[in-house]
Amino acid sequence: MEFTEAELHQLEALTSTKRTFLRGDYLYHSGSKFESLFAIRTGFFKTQVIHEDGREQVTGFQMAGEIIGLDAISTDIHTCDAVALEDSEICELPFNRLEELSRQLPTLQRHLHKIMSREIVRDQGIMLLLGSMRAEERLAAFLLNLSQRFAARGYSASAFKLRMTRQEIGSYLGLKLETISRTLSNFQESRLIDVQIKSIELLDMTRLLGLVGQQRFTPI
Amino acid sequence: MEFTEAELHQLEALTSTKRTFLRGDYLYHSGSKFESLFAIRTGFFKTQVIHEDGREQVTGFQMAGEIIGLDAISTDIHTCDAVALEDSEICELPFNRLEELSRQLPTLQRHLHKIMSREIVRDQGIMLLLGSMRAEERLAAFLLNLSQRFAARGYSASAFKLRMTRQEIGSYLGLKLETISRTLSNFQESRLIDVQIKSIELLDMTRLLGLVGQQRFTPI
DNA sequence: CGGAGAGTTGAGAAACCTCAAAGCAGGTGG
DNA sequence: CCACCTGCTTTGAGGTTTCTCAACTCTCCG
Repeated sequence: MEFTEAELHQLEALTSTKRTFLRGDYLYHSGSKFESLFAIRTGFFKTQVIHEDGREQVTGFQMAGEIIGLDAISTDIHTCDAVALEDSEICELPFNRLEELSRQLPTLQRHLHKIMSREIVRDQGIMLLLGSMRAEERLAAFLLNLSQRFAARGYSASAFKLRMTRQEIGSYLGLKLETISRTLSNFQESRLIDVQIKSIELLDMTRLLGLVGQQRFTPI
Repeated sequence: MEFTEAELHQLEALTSTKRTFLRGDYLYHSGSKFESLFAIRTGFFKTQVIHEDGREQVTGFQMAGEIIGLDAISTDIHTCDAVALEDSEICELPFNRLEELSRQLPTLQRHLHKIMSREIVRDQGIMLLLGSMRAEERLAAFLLNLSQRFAARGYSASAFKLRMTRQEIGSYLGLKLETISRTLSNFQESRLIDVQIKSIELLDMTRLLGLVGQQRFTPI
């Protein structure tokens, strides 16, 4: 992606508003008015939908470099909560100015479209997972996806800390927290992983991939 | 949405390419190069992903007025098949020209963004369904969703023809075709619906709505 | 040091799947 | 135009996976 100096200046102006969030803080609430997208600079978030009856569903875990808030464009109202799972720094992108700038910069426009499309593909990957995988396959896919994303950010692909609880993993994967706990224990028993509460080490990635293997492995 | 006459002319030029598809025809195949979005003028489509082992996963059903192909923007390669479930007429929207035009017409740009965002919201709704609902709730939600969409197009909200098989419904809802069949029979037994193979009549929409959501949390 | 939240584990129940067989509908060719 | 075929649908019985409920332990903070 190539920009002129003047364009870079505009982009910089767009991304100048930065804010920090502590663990547990809400980036936005479901129902609140949509003004901006948010780029995560550092940290870790979850997005969740709360059903009227109290059921909650985690719809995603987002880490540094990812864009959050795309769902709100459709109605100008946020359709989910975004909650920091660790202390985080975000960069606010006022959407009106983003649209304006992307009319001037075709490269930025194309980039924005690809980001939105990637979110659609990601969601369809999770639909696949929820619709056709069993507990072991879902959890293996989840761990491998986290591994990939940590590796892409320069962290270890085989050892990392979970930022979320068993309950949140379960909600995301359409399983109960007890099932997550049991399946992790089984993986440990089978020497696939080593797990100490929040610390995960992937011991045999080949066999983990094999668990997901018969299914199509789409990055989450 | 307001456009000048010149703008309307441009839009018309964009949407001038129309094609018809017969039942079973593919609009595009997974893996093929992405050139255009498609607006459905009349008819009914499904999108699906085929696993290596031959199993199919339906990712959506699309009807008149809806846009198909958004997932392909991210990689310029279609990530799913789109198949006509009845004879259909579509309108091809070359994406390059769409982007170009949307740089000139902020209203069109905003419209495109909203369409993409709506697809994200839709997918997250299905994630919620797949992740936290039981078979009866999923099927009730599915029938009510179809009902809404038919009603929005001027057709009856309470009586319509299913364009897809039990297998395709099951694939979409993360259930086996036998479970779909049994659950439909249960609904009929309970006088919630009347079903004759592909013909559905919703007899008690209030109770169907009640099924979606409260079931699991009602005291025994 | 104590409490609250988080995690583990077990046993029994519920939901859904698999396998199997039989019934139906709709299109095609004789 | 009808009979047949093929694919779709229904229904049953038994098996598997996951959930629910419960008890207990662990960890992290204040």
